[in-house]
Amino acid sequence: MSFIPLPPGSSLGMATERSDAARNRERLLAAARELIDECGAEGLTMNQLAERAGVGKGTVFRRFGSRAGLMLNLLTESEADFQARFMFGPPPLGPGAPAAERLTAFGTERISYVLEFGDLLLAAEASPHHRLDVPAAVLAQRHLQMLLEAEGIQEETWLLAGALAATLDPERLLHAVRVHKVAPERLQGSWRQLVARLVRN
Amino acid sequence: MSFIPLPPGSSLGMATERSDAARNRERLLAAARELIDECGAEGLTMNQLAERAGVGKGTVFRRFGSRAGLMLNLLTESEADFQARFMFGPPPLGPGAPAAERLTAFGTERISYVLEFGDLLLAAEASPHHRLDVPAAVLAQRHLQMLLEAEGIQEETWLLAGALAATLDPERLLHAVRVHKVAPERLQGSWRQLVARLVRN
DNA sequence: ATAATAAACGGACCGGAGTCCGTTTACACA
DNA sequence: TGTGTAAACGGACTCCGGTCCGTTTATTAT
Repeated sequence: MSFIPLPPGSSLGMATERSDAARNRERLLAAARELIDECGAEGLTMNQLAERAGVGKGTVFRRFGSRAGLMLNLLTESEADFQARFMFGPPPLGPGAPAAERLTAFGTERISYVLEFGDLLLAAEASPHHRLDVPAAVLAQRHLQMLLEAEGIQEETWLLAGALAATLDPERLLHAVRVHKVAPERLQGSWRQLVARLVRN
Repeated sequence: MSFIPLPPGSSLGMATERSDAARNRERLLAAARELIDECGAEGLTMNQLAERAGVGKGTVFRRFGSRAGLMLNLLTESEADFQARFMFGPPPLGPGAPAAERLTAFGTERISYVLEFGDLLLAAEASPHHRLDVPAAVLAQRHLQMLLEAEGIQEETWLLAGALAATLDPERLLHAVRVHKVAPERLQGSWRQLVARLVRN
């Protein structure tokens, strides 16, 4: 008799998932991409998705928690990519350039990223318990904070970084581009200006 | 026979509303305030509201268009108040003070306002076709733009004003205060710093 | 092979926002 | 006071995200 009933997966704590679960996740992700191709991200419904993937609705929600969770999942790859670029990639976005230039690069690159994945990002933001606590957002804000500190700013760098992050909010950027027909280059220009004015000594 | 069937209200184009409609609007607004007292703004449902006001659900939606529209309506008074203060009120928020000081004052006052009406503002933001085009938001952004220009900034003042407005976004401010326990005074301090760094010559 | 079990499954169900359309009513005019 | 009409009304209905819980199944131990 084992007092601690060992988890059934690997011998150390079940990091694996059951094979049917894995299969269903693949199906769901594939179906989701199909549907988004066909109807756009905002047109995807969870019922549709379940049906298309040939699974029950409960399965969809167990896997992803919510609609926003699904969208987040679809974004993980590109988000990880972006993170890797600003943390380990070549300058001026990655380490090696002066902090001010990295700040500028961060914004312009982020703007491009947001415009590329717009609908998905929008759909992912409808998170029930807070889009601002999503790991990628926290990481980005800490990165901004670090760059501000590297530029010699000392007070309230966390909040200042939050202010900068707010400027890059997908909803706002997409609103400017789609409703007000602002060219992406102008957004990037105004970011450059904002950063330049903030960090000049 | 009149070729142009005159609208039934006043002789010039019916700006008035039918008496039953007016009565129902009052009932609805009163009922909404009651329910918000009892359950909070996020706890109010449109069914509840209709029932409490003794009207049909269709009436609620004809009157306010959506849940967000209702919340916006409940905010009109305080929003108008705030607008009046920054447009016509005493300095430093109103005209008479240097633009830089008015900018600072705008932010600190807005932060207080947002923290006071937090839940209502949050509920009003779930607008279907864009929280950023609500008249009050447009006006505020134009005000910020004007102040930036008065400080000698010339390029992309509209976008820069948008960036500043983003900083004052209710969701972000309330998240900082409620989740991260940031004191309102710190938020105001970081706004002051942001403005000071932006407009120093 | 068999049994035990925890996890995964599926789909009926729920609550809430927003729509639709047949009915009622306030108002203007006669 | 009566009548025509546009507006207002109400509530059943649709659609959707999310939950619940009884059933099935992969896995592991014997």
